[in-house]
Amino acid sequence: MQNSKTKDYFNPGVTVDVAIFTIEDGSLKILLIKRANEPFKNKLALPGGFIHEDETAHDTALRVLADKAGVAGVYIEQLYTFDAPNRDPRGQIMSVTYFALVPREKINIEEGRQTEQPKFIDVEKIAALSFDHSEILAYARKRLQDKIQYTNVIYSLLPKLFTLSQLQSTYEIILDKKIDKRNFRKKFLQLGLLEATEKKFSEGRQRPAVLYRFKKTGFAELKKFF
Amino acid sequence: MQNSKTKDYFNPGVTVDVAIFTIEDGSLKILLIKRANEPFKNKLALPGGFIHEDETAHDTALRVLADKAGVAGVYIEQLYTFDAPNRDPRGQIMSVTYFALVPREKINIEEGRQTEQPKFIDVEKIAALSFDHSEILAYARKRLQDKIQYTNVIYSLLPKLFTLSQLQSTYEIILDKKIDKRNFRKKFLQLGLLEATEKKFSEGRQRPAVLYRFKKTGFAELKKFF
DNA sequence: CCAAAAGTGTTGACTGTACACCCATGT
DNA sequence: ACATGGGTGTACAGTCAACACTTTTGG
Repeated sequence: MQNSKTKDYFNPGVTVDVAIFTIEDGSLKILLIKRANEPFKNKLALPGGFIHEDETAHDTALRVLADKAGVAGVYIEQLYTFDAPNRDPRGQIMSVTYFALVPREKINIEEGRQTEQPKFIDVEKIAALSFDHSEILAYARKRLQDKIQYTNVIYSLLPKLFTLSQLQSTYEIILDKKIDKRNFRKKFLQLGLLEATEKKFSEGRQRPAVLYRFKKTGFAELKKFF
Repeated sequence: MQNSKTKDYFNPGVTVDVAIFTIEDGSLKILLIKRANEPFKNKLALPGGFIHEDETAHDTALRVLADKAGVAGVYIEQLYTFDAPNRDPRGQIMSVTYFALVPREKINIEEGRQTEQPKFIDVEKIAALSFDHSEILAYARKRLQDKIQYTNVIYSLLPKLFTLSQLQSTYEIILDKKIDKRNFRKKFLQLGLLEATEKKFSEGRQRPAVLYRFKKTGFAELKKFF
């Protein structure tokens, strides 16, 4: 590209880091890698990478999603750009961060293959991360909590068909609080986003649950939720 | 700085652009400059500049605020990072954007002095801007509308003392809708953010209005507003 | 005394919240 | 038959929205 004119200026390094969330085993988990190189060698970090030439930050985030989680076509959103002075010991490197929501069964991690083997870790059990990634994670969790309360993004964490209990549980896990079952169902069904299917789901010796699906996929902003 | 390791990578240019809002003459206005150089010479644009070495984007935004609007210590917040492929004809240059809220009387623009003389323009009367700045402006307005509804940032657009009518008018201008006077006063006073002063404000032949002030300055997140 | 903005309450609709029992199934 | 999660309704409290007149001042 013809950025001869920009050579007069100082260009910081620019990376993209992605907070990839999923729900698994009743917990909110995030994809982390163990760094293969310095700095922070062998420490946990968010997956990410430098922006390439002729690539947008969004493209970079999609590349990270494909490389580290083996998924495409999931919900993704830019979070914030972090550039605290000493966030990276290599120098002045800013990070444009994204967060992505993925239903667990879409993830395709090839076990043990990669050098920086990605793993889903329960967000409640994460001690310290490399760089300022703990701060990024905290920011991402807050955004996730806010966003499920005034949009329909929750759909991007669920399989195509799901029970109302699964849906409620997903909210409870993310918001980290109990929700009343009757009120939840009333409210959510009133939003008109869901349609019941003929199918039922049963597991163990309980009454089978009706499976629902979202009428429309795709993002929508709503009045309010909880 | 020792960013020898990052030399292996492509570093895009990084600018900071700032949407500086104020209320003047019953309108929401934004500070714009007329560009002195190509690209977009003589076109209107948001004030901004390249990030300097050892400077954070936030620092850059403060520098822009000081240089173009002559203010410091005002409300400022990072908005979003824009990096669409052809947003800048000079090449791959991303913009980390900020928005700032300033009471009109704090602004110190020295008329006619600067090469790119900044002016406040009514946001409703802006046709086209340079680069993708129209998109940035739209994004900033949306953020402003949202933010005054669940935080107390409105304080940063008002003088220290103000009447409830001024406060209400500020909301009406930004949200672009009429609000019922009685409901507004009831609700806002109930929030407990304001205290009445002994002073009154009168202008013309009306009943003088009580002047209020915010009990605490500084940002606060609230339950809800409107 | 007139014009203009300041200031003030009530009602009905709606929304949120608390709360407990029966249902359908698998074992 | 029983254990397990699925599924349902009502009542009270709080919040929101609509609405009109009196007050205080300057001219």
